[in-house]
Amino acid sequence: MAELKSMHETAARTNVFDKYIATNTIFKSDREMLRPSYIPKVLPHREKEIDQLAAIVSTGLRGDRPSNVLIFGKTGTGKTATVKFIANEAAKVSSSSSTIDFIYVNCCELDTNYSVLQHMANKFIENTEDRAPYNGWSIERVYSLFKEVVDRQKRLLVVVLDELDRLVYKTGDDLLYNLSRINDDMKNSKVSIIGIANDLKFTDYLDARVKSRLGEERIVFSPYDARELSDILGVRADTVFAPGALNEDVIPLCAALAAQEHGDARRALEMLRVAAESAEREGRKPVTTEDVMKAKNKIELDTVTETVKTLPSQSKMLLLSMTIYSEKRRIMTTGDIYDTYHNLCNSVGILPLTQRRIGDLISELDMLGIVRARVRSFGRGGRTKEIELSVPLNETRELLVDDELLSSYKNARAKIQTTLI
DNA sequence: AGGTATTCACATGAAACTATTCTCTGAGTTAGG
DNA sequence: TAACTCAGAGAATAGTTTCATGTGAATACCTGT
Repeated sequence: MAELKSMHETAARTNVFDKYIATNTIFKSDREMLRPSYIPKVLPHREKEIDQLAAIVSTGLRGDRPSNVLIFGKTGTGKTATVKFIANEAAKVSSSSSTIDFIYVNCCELDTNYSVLQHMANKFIENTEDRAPYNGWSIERVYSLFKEVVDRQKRLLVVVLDELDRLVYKTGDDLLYNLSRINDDMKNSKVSIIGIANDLKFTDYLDARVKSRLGEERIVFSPYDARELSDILGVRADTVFAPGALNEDVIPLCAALAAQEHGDARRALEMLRVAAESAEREGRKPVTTEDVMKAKNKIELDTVTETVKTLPSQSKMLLLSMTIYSEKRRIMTTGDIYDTYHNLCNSVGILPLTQRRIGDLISELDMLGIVRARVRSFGRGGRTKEIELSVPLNETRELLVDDELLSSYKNARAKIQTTLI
């Protein structure tokens, strides 16, 4: 009884949040700066690229149409940040007589010609009723609307198409073709395009005319090396972290790890943030290299879990078949997997897809990094994909079985096991 | 032995189909004046 | 007569099937020595 009483007394003095609030001495300001969406005021080691881009865009401030630009570089090399930075700067200096409007479109999120045009057109339309709908219209109609609203008044418009290579791979170059010759049809305004892409080769998929019009200027962002990454992290760490919050070798380690993965600054920042957050949660003060290593593993695991969870159910079904088959043999072929998959579908009561489709789904899983697949020829044994899971078997299966559709798999499992042998 | 033709088991490509979501249009219906 | 309702036609897209063609190399088969 006395014990209980003392517990209540403690509870009165302390709040459940206290230990999280009181020990928050790692972060001194908003950790937002460590998130990938944050556009910093200074971009270390991108001075040259900023200069190049500024030189091109500045023609717009003098009233001429800036050249179209293609920007290449791996993820996390500061392409998007640089372009957004330039856009902000341009907004600051532009006078009423010569404004440059920037429209930013991420072609990962808006990955059809229709949705890109619709998004851009609606940027200029205040009245909700006049806006282009999400579907139902012809592309031609949305394109005309876009042209019309842009041309209503004299303006210079820079269209930034981020992850452009994705759009081109998916839908071809129709949109780029139209956009690149849109200036011929406009009386008042001028439009130029900044295309951002990961893949240097994507221009091979473009029509020769589009290619020459679009690639008037090219800028390539090389990956950051470990030293440069250290600088970038350092600048942000100074504002975000309290003095002495980090062990001195934490930043170099984050930088080195990220440098191994094609110099991805986003990755480095994420590692730093996650490491610091876990130390904070446990109420420890300096963030150590162990925290960073733990953070690295956590991030890797989280991304895998997230991708597996968000897979469409047929892909989950396929992946589940893989985990079942790979108990027997680690390296599988398309045919092996298809048989298992087919059996699994039958026992669970789902209509199986054709082998043609499964081949594509396997390639998709390969792209997502869930499996490793390579085409190999076995002579008379035929030519097929050799597939190997690159995610932990049991954990993945646990994730998959949670799916509603596959829950009946638990019951069906015994049946499959017998059919396999 | 050396060359080449076959063959296997899919890969890869293209076209067509289905289902879904949404708009637009025009005919039919209803309510109010 | 204006306002509303509703079915049917169009559009775009995602996901899939169907059909057709391509392919790397082990192996079978042939040729000439």
